[in-house]
Amino acid sequence: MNSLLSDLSAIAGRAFAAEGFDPALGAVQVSDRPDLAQFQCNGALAAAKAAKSPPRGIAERIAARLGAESVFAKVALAGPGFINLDVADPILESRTAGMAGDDRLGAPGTGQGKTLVIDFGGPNVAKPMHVGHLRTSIIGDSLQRLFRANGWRVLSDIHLGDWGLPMGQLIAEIRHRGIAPVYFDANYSGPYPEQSPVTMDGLEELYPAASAACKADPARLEEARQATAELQAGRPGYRALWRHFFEVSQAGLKREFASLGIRFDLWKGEADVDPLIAPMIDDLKARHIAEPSEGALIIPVGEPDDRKEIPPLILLKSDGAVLYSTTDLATIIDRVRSYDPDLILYVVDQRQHLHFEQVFRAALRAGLNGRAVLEHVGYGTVNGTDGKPFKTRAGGVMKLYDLIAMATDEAAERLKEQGLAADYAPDEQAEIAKAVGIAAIKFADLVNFRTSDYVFDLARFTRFEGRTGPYLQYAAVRIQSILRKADSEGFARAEPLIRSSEERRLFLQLLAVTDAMVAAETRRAPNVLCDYAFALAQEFSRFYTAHHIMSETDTALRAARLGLCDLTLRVLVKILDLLGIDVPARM
RNA sequence: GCACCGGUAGCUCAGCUGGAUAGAGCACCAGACUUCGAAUCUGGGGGUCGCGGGUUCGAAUCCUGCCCGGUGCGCCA
Repeated sequence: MNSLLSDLSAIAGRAFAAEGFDPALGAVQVSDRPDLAQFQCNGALAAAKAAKSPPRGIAERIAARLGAESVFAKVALAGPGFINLDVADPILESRTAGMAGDDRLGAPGTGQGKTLVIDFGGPNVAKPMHVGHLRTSIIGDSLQRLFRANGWRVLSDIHLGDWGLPMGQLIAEIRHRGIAPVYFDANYSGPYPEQSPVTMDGLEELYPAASAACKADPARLEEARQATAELQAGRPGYRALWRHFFEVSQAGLKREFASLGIRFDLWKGEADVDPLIAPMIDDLKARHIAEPSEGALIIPVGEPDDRKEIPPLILLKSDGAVLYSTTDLATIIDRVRSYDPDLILYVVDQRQHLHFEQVFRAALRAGLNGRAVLEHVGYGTVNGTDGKPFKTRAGGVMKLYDLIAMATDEAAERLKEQGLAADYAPDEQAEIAKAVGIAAIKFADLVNFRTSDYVFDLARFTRFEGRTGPYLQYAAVRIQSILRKADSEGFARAEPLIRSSEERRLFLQLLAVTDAMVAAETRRAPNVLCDYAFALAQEFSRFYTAHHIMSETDTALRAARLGLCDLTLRVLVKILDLLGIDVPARM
């Protein structure tokens, strides 16, 4: 459905057009001065600049036209030419009723007929998920939920890192340890064992050792590079070993993501596009887009008006191995062929900005992207309370699994402090603690704008007061509790009505959900949804404090207020869902 | 060196397609529960929006110079 704001803007736009101005000047926004009005239009000021005539006069003419519109309860001029607007209650009521009767609950249709591929710049095979994967998972998941809600066809791809040097490092490490000699026997051509020679735990130990060995010893690094190139070239033993890495890792990752409530449509990886790489390279060479340079094959991506020199994208290293730039390019071809997307979003650390700049330029230059807009959705770093990148107490990498366990413990502690869930069964308590812990982490990650770094402070995130995930869960649980109580009393619900200023404010907030979803999509910014959810919960609290519902003797009014509780709950739960946050039935 | 991101209240952060008195949460102060879960609500104090120039009727927002912090810059991902 159209947002209230966009409909008001259209009305004001017609007024501007009728006075000979650009209808875009009719943009209506929520008032900066809620004490004066609900909405404002500043177009007269801009119009005055263009027309070189006093803004006040223009504003008067626009206001006269708007005054004739029945949607407005009030049209007033203020200051140099602001037009202040209040919407008539019956309009707010009918729009709210329309929203309540719609399954989409006010979601805009911005994505109708459009396809989005969202790339989570995947975790690497063989490496455990750590705190560095937190943001891509949480932000990416929120974005996929949002775009889907807004009507997009969405394909989310975890896009595992499974084809680069780490694979060669692992292979070299396994060879040195003599764990599975059959995979290295050049005279043996299979079949190879079904059973993986390594477990997930094994990989978690092997990879850091492999990485350290390569760092310490140039010969080992060379060996790993060689193994990477041979793997990519198709050496059967290495391919077989790689398949084991992949499957073992995937099982582990699926468990981890499931515990975070995150799902992907596609479990693809860099290796999936291997068959596309050779033809792509032939094509790029034939069209003189790729060229040899210093033994490697590159695509120059500099532009004359660059403010800095941008290095070329490397397609093939001098040893013939491909890089993730190469697979990223081939993946664009694959996605365009398979899904013909309108947009591909890469939710990846901001530090990889240059890499994506190179890939996008190369793709555009070669015309590989079909009609897709390519966009890097970058994000900042998670720091510890000391302001440095987040580590364990021992200084090591914090595993995601441990992080979630810490958050769950902290949440359990808070619940206990507050005397919540005290008399529930232990397994329900545990379930609530986990939901609260995850909500705390997710909300804290999403509440700041993506690109800024933030400080990971569990004690703060798990608080029940203030702008936190637990506060919002609690707000929703409380509304559920009221509705349950009303149901048990046999109280009916009806369409919400505006009978007080608190209700009017809550209605306005509910109707703003569409704009919040549009803004969050436009800016790829879940923090807009966080703000919205918090404002909604606050507005509800205000209403709830001012009006006692259960003791209301006017049954029609009581029913309308219960209807308002119900709608608020539905919207709040919906927005929390877009943030990936579950609301327990009770706490 | 060059580029990118950030610098807003004591703390953590929104706001940045220019608009009225710069907001929120936490912390602090003062109020509000014999009734729906006070984990709440109401009110208050607290800011040279890093610094200097510029554009504009109007700048936290746009341009420019500088300072501080983080990050990146050809064969890692």
